[in-house]
Amino acid sequence: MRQIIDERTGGTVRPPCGAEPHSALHGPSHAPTMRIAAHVTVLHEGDPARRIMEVVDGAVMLSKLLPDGRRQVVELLGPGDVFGLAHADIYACSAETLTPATINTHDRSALERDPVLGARLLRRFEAQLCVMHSHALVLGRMSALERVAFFLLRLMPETMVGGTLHLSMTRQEIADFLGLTLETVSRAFSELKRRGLVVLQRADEVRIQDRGSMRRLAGAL
Amino acid sequence: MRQIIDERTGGTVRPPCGAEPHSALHGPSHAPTMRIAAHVTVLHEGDPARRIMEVVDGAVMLSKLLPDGRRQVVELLGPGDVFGLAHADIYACSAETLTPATINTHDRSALERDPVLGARLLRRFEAQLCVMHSHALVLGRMSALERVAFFLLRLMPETMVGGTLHLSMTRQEIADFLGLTLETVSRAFSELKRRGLVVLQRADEVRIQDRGSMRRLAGAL
DNA sequence: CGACAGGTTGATCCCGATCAAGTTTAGTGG
DNA sequence: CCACTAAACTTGATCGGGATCAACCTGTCG
Repeated sequence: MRQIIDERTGGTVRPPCGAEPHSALHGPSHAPTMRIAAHVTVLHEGDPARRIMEVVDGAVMLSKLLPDGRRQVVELLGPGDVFGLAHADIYACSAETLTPATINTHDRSALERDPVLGARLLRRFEAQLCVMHSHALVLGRMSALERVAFFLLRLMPETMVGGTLHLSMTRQEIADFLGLTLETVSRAFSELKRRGLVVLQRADEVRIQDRGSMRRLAGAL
Repeated sequence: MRQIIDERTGGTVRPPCGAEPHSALHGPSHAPTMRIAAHVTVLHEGDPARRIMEVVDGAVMLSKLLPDGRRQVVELLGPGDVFGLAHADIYACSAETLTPATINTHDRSALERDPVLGARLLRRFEAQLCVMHSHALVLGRMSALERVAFFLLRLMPETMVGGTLHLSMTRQEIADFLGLTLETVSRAFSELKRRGLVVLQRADEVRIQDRGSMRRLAGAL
């Protein structure tokens, strides 16, 4: 756990990096694609920002810490999403894989040189900024039950209607994403179950039963 | 009030637009710069997204509404910041001037054509995304007093140390930005005053007295 | 089996929302 | 200039949703 298991460039296996804040991903600037295990911290908030990254496959969680240890998960990323953003050449967030993931990395200097990359990132940044705006509404104005309903709808695309959603996050991670405590998240799940809006096959497997009621709760996502 | 007072291209005065949701800014695609009065709604959440805008001068507030009327101010913009972002060709937020403002507009199609504009927007989007990440931490994990301290530090650049900050927002607008109620914001201001961290010359004129304590409260901005 | 990480549920507490007066400020017209 | 008004702000009293504290449960893996 907490270990980079493979790197495509040359196929070499890099040493564990989860526990060493400054050792992550200082590879050569032409190592674009990496395969990373679940629950690996890829970037650390505060480290010098050398690279910008794209999720090719899998899920990544960005989080920020307060000095006293309070944590906020600020963004959940899937394929296509970009991370490794910086203020003053310092990473603004930590990034941790939620599932095994494939990640594409670019040297920050490539941004100026490669207009195709720039155009792709521009579109993606716009989308992610819109998602952050929605998330501000969730964090600032929604009740606990509404937040959890919103969270589940967001993870469950329109397409997969009858399917079962596998949550690859613990209650604590969901709580840190939604600005709640793990107990409140657990109670919200139980309440949604009690009302018949969702079915919990297991703690981490959810099926949305009544999408209409969920949408109404989430304020029409 | 709530009226566009000037448009540089040709110097024509456009009709009031504040109250008509669909009448704003459908000018020719080569009308780049506009002068706008304070408290004018420039964009409406949900309108078709034709243009992308840059703040040249002044302050703009982006907000989102829930169906039941709860509001979240999702971003505060100053010179250089960009707005008019869209999901599915629909504006994701309403935009309202807080002060008289100068705004530069571009046709969305110009994004693909103009690489210089694209590069500028890319840099700006990255900065705004980082700010949104911080704001998620504020909304998700900070107490009322911490939020208000953070807000004041954010508005008061390092440079202006002894100066007086003019808030161009009401308590309600600040509350909607910080995910609080106007009463709680008012109490937080009073508490900061009581503790000697700020001086309130008037309700909308603040001087930060003890920046160190403010930083500690805000979790080291 | 035992250990432990993650999850659920209950009891209580507290911060911020809500409800309710008052107070200040800015604007308007006589 | 002052009286009147309305909007914004402050402050107090009370309430409630979610945090906190505390057991207990469940599943997984050695």
